[in-house]
Amino acid sequence: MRYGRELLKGSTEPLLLSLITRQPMYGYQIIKELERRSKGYFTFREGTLYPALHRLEERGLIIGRWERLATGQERRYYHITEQGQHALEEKVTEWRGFSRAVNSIMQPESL
Amino acid sequence: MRYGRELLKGSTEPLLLSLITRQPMYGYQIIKELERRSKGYFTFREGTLYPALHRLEERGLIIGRWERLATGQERRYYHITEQGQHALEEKVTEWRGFSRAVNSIMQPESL
DNA sequence: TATATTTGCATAGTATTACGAGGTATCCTG
DNA sequence: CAGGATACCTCGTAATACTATGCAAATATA
Repeated sequence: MRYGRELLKGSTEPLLLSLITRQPMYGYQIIKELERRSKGYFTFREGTLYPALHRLEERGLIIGRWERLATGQERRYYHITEQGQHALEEKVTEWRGFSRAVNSIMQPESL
Repeated sequence: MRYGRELLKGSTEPLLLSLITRQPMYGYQIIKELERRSKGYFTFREGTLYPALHRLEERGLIIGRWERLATGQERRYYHITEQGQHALEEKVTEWRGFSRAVNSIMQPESL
């Protein structure tokens, strides 16, 4: 089942930081990685990804560096910053708390 | 830790339907119930709740009925519709899938 | 070789929605 | 009587996912 677009809001950034913290990645690669790791669930659009990356960079959580391949092609690799590390930890904690709270409403063990 | 406002987007409706499906409820009661069941995590604002209820009603997922108390005061009790039942099931399934997908990225057992 | 697909980045415009702020009114308690 | 809780509503703002569109190069396919 496809998910509603609103559901992703607020989760995009922790997702991106989660990937970039493991290794520097470029935009297109991130889209593919999200798809692969979620077993096809996430199929990020460019219009979602690139503005999100720009926001993260603007806030100093990641840094993008153009790198030229042997073929001459250029890619913009994003690296996580120390600030980004902290933000990631916060956001993951935040997501866990939120997720737990939603579940407490949606599948209450005890009313 | 407080959660970002964007995180709630897309989750509001399944939350509301989850409550209303158990018993008809009115707005103020819903706010209190969300707070109680989530152990203080959710503190919905009126500006979030009432428009959301109106949207759900407009889409035929719930029906609001004014009921007058013995004191003369009026409350608008929302009842779930059959359509709302189906929507709830879909949205809960959707949330589970989404939640699983997010976790698959945020805490990957295997890369 | 010509065409299509994939790779790779970017932005402008639109729709959705949570929230702050403000308004109205009643009830209960000290 | 004053203040808080109860109970509903709406307007404006901000945030952001997505569609559409554009550009360009590389690769695969017919």
